[in-house]
Amino acid sequence: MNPSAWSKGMYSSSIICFDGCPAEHLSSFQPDPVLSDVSGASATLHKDCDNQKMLPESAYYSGGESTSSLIYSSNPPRDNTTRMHPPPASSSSGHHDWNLTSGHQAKRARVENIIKGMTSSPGVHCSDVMSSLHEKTDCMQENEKIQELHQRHMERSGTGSMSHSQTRKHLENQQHVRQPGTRFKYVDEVPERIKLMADVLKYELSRAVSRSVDSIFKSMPLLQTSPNSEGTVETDTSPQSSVCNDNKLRLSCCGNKEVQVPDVQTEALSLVVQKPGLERPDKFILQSRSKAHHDPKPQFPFSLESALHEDQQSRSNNIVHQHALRCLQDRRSEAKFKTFDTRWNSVKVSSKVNARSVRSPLTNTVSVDPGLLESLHLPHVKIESDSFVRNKLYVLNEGLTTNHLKKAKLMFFYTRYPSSLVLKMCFHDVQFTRCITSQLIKWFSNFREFYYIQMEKFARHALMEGVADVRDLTVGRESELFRALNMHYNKANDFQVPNRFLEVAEITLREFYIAISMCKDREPSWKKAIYKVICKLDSDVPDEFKHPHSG
DNA sequence: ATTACCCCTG
DNA sequence: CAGGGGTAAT
Repeated sequence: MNPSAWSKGMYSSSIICFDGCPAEHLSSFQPDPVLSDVSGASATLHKDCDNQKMLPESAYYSGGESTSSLIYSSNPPRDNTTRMHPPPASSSSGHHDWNLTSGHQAKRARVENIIKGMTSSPGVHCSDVMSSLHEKTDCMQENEKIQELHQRHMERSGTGSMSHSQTRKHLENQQHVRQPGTRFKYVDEVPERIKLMADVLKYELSRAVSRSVDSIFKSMPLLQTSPNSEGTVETDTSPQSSVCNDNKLRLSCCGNKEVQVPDVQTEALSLVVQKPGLERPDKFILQSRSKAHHDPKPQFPFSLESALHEDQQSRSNNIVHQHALRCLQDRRSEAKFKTFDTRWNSVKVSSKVNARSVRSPLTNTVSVDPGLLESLHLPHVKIESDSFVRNKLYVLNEGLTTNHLKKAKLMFFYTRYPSSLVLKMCFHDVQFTRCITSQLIKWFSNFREFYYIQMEKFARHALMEGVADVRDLTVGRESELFRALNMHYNKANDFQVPNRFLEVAEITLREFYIAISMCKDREPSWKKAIYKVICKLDSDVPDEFKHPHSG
């Protein structure tokens, strides 16, 4: 194989290493500012969720196996609202006062429900709202009892020391005290039914959407996250559905597709020109969201729909919608970190691939096996193999392949101390970074090392064999020294070693012979003098090494 | 301080 | 062949 033929072989690899649209693919490593913002928003929303009074809406729809304390704490109100009667003794102990009359319970439940619907003070946890609610109603009952006792006492004592007017005023005050409670009761009687219906509707809608989300999650088993990773799990299996909410959910997903897609992919895909995986981001993201799903309410309107509708139902829809969006966003932020990780991993993996190929001198093909590399990326994405290899090599800054190593070794027959200019000319198909340059320099350093070791070894061997005259030392193509060198730099023996190299080798051997015979080897860095001589014997590298096309 | 090289080790 | 420490030149 002459240099020309070999150069043609290199040309193919040069295409692979150089043609890879660097900036474009490097840009894929940049964190997406949009995603960053969204994830940040999702974090905010997430936090806000816990503070939303509507939180129980989603919590209620959780499966019975849910172990969230939050769900349990908020269950009684929902039970009262929907059933309007005490639960079976088996399902509810006497924690709440079920011994009260059912009418009282119903009123209380209504009050709770209304307050739950009205209260929107952020920062108040759901359980806090409920507990305060209980306190409130209990307090009202207590006031009534106190008033009764007080009245009885007054009757028994004959109004005591109070004057008649005082007594009347006192009774009026008592009436004022009692009024809030009575007004409270009566106010919720008339609009109560509407609100109740709204609640029921809200319940049904939310449950339907919740179920839709669950079904999507279940349809993507491979993407399921650890079920134990979240405290609150949405596992409602009710058969109801809502087209309206479903549509909104779908719209939300689609609206986020373009942004989310690249981040849910693994490392290999992140290096590809095309942004892959368009067909599955929504599922993926939604599924993962079951994890962060504790709450449904956002700080700001997400969609046009939510901004336009102010009624309870639309608010409820909006909650679900936003919940879904938050699912998407949280997942997106998760995926971003994951991709960041996998991208890093991809570099390491590919580095190994490349390193291995570089270390196998017997390999005559392109060092980075496209098949091997392709096996690293997801099967769903169809990409062009060559471009993938190109991009991979470029992005990794590891453009030096086995062929480059082979070429460098052949170059050693001409130059033992190549300048950086020569290296750049001969490896013009490589993106010259500091790392690449260092690697090439190191290669030639290693070549020289082996070269000088062989020279020293054969020089000493000649001395031991009693070679008296340095002129008797020759390096021919049949010599042991040449065979050793040729085996190292031209193992395939498909390259015609120039005669000049034989001459330089002979000179080097003699230099070592002389130095050793003069016991120079006892001095420190005695080889440097030899290096100084040999470095001047470099020849020009043939054009075939510099311009593969012309060959 | 940086760079390049040598030398040794794995 | 790569990595790391040491050294000398710039």
